[in-house]
Amino acid sequence: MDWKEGKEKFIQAWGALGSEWGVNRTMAQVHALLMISPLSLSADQIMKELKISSGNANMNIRALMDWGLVYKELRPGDRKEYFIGEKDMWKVVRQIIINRKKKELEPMLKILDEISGVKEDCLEAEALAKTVNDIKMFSSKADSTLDMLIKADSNWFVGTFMKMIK
Amino acid sequence: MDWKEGKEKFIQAWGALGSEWGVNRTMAQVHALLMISPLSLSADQIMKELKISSGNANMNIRALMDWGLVYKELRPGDRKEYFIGEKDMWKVVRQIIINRKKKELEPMLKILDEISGVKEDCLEAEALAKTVNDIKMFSSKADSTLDMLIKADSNWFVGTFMKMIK
DNA sequence: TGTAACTTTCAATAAGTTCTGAAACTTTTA
DNA sequence: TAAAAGTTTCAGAACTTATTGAAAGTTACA
Repeated sequence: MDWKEGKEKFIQAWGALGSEWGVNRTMAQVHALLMISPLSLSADQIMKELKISSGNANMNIRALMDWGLVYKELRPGDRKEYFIGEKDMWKVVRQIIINRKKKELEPMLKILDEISGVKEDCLEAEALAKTVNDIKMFSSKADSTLDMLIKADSNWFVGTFMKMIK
Repeated sequence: MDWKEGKEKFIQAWGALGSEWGVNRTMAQVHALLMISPLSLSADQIMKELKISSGNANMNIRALMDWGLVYKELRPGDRKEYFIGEKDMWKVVRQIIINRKKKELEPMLKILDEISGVKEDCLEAEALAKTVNDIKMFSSKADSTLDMLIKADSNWFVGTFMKMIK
């Protein structure tokens, strides 16, 4: 397989994966492109490469910077802004966990807390309370596990899971 | 908070969570409803409760059965089919992991394997190969970790992570 | 300060997805 | 076996989300 074909397949696959996980397809493709670019790229180059409009490119680049997966790079003597993708896989995964956790797990726990104040005055209310409680237990466990993962470094992750598997 | 309000909030929240994770909102709501129902419900009851059409109800109930999160229950002397949701939180999470892993992680690994055969004949091809390799390493690690989680039981999960956190 | 290069915004539109409901199909019962 | 009860399918409608592109905004420099 030549480089061009591999690159296209990769961008395509990463985009598809993103859209199955609720991430905008284009955002994932821009991320894929920047991950495999040895040099930083301008918004213009990204637009052309992925055949998207300036508005779309701009919005998704900004979102990726918000997520901490892409950085701005300024080249002296050049007015254009260049963008460089985070290359360290462990950092990429960590940033994604941090962002999704904040956006989804934490609001979920908040709602569950509200619901757990329900009056248990019938069979159905009891079943609701039990389910809510089970989810709360599970997700606060998941929450603290993820916090730990976020703080840990890559070697720790690999090492610990290797031990667990043995 | 009374039972009715809690129930609605719960169904609503679970539906929103689902749609952020690429799961059809209605499917998540049907699942939520069945999780908190002490008794099994007929398709008809589900339709009325969630105010959805028979077609929609049917499609999503079937999808949930495919995922192993909902079972059919036949009541003697009744021609209707009743549906009961999996109540064990650990089993629910495990089924979700199994399904998503099969649908997404495994195809991803397959594509990455194809791409890793790329000729490394320039700087860009090398960067592509490196990224692909890093992702492969990370995801096969994740893959085996999830396999292990799937086989493990709930107590093992809680116990091991508690040890890790200490 | 004017102007050219570049970036950002946003309303309109396109694309993608989910839902409806009527018709077709299947199963049960008399 | 006919009819009643229940279930499934699917084409088009409704809804949701993403994208475009032109206009407005910003910045750097002469």
